[in-house]
Amino acid sequence: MHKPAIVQSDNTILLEVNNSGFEQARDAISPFAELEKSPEHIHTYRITALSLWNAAASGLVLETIVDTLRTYSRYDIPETVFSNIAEQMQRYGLIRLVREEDRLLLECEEPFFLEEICRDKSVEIYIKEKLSDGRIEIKSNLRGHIKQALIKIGFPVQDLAGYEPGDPMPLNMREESVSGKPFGLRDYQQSAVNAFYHGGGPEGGSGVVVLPCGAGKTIVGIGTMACLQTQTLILVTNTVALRQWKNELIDKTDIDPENIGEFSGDSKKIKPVTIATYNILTYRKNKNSDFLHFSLFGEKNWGLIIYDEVHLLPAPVFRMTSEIQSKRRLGLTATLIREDGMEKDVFSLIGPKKYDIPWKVLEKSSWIAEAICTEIRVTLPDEIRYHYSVAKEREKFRIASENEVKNDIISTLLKYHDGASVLIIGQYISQLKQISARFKLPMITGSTPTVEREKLYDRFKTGEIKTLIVSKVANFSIDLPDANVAIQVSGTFGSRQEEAQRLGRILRPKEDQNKAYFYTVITNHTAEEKFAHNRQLFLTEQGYTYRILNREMFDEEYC
DNA sequence: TAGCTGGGAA
DNA sequence: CATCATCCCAGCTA
Repeated sequence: MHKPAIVQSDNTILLEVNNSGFEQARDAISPFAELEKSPEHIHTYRITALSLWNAAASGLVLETIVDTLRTYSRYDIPETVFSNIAEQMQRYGLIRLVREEDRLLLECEEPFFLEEICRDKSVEIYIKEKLSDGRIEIKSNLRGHIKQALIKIGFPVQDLAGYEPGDPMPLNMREESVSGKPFGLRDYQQSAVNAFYHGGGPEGGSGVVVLPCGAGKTIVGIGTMACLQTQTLILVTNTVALRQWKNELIDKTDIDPENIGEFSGDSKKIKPVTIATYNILTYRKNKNSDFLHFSLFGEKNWGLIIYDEVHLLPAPVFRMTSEIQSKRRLGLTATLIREDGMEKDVFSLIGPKKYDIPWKVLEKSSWIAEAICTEIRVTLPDEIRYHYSVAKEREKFRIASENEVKNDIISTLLKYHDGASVLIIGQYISQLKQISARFKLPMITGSTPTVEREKLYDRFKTGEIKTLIVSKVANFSIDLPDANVAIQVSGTFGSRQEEAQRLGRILRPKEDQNKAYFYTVITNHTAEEKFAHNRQLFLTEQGYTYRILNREMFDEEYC
């Protein structure tokens, strides 16, 4: 029996899918490597510096990685691969940022590295003085900047400079929620809180907790607050999330609602626990003026700042965050992937990954539903095929996405899943309108007023409406009711996190079978194909497999 | 003072 | 690689 993996000197791992050891190998490899490509037979993982640093920060050790590779590798592993892994693993924690009275110092057992750093132009400007004992004193207000600069040249600093305690704010979790249900942290939520609180030194630290959609990230945040008992600033992406945090806090802790402040367009109350939108922080009158509400960070002596959906954190908030490195910071997200490539800034300014749990593990313990993913490939009709071939490159994707042959698939799937709660998700309003008209189904887009949305949500929840068409609102709105079938008819170019969010829409545990169905319909041999496959990478990495059906196979099985 | 609409931003 | 969603604020009406 051949082993499933081939480890190559360019730091890629080729993993054979049709091998009995595939799943085990995948689960062992994904904690320290990133999935790059996933066609049918061979998946390509890449071991990157950042993936190793995050692995090191969340507690994985070199020996485990080496063992894993040896266990699953078919051939001898090139020495350079091991030496690269060893080098990157030891780089996390190699240079430490510490505090001595008022001074911030960089220290390292190997003075050689500090020399190297001092010579770098991008780092030089943050250095105050080289001390006689070999350590480097940095300018004290530039703690974030220096970490950002150092990670860019390959030194992920371990920040042990500590945190200001923040003003106290007593807060305890209830044993029974206000709504009457018994309540307690689930095991993995408790582990996440512990990893954040204790990980990386006796004082605990800052960092990111990665949990699937619907696994209770808010609860982890609240658990951390109960642990730290300090005034907290919570940053969220939209007003619905803001309300949800507030409601959860009131429902699950003994906090006096008077102590919770909303800081948004509607209301500007600053209280010991304040929830604000990212948007208000980044607001300015015009391009050259100051951020009007930046001062929120200094309004109170916050002891903890929580960044909800850290993968969406806007660039200016990174800049602000680099100014407040003495505050404890907790980042929450379902995917560490950012489509803008700012992962390193998350690492250096919010903190390294402290905890994550694979989606499939939660599926096994039934915290989320089992999802069955299917990709259905349809062809472009001949008359459009011509139009497509002469279209400009940028129009091709849209033509392929809006292919009306997809309607046939929708029609079949609706019949097949008769009685189920179905979401049809797409990105182009025109396409969704067309589907809505054709099947006489209600639709929700960004321009649907809140009142009407809520009405539709309610009717969907009660089962009065079985099928709902949703635009990109599905990516954001957390109050969207749960469904057991999702049909994706189009999506944002290659966005991996969008695909993950959309699957998340159907993952809430089900009462009967605990099964959910995710379909993605794409047009074969077009620009859509390549993007569709890029979208699937994150979920494939998490252990989901997409069954691929062409039209004939689909018709045979579903008609 | 509340509630709506539209522009601008990231 | 462009569309759509979101939010905030200003300005208007009643």
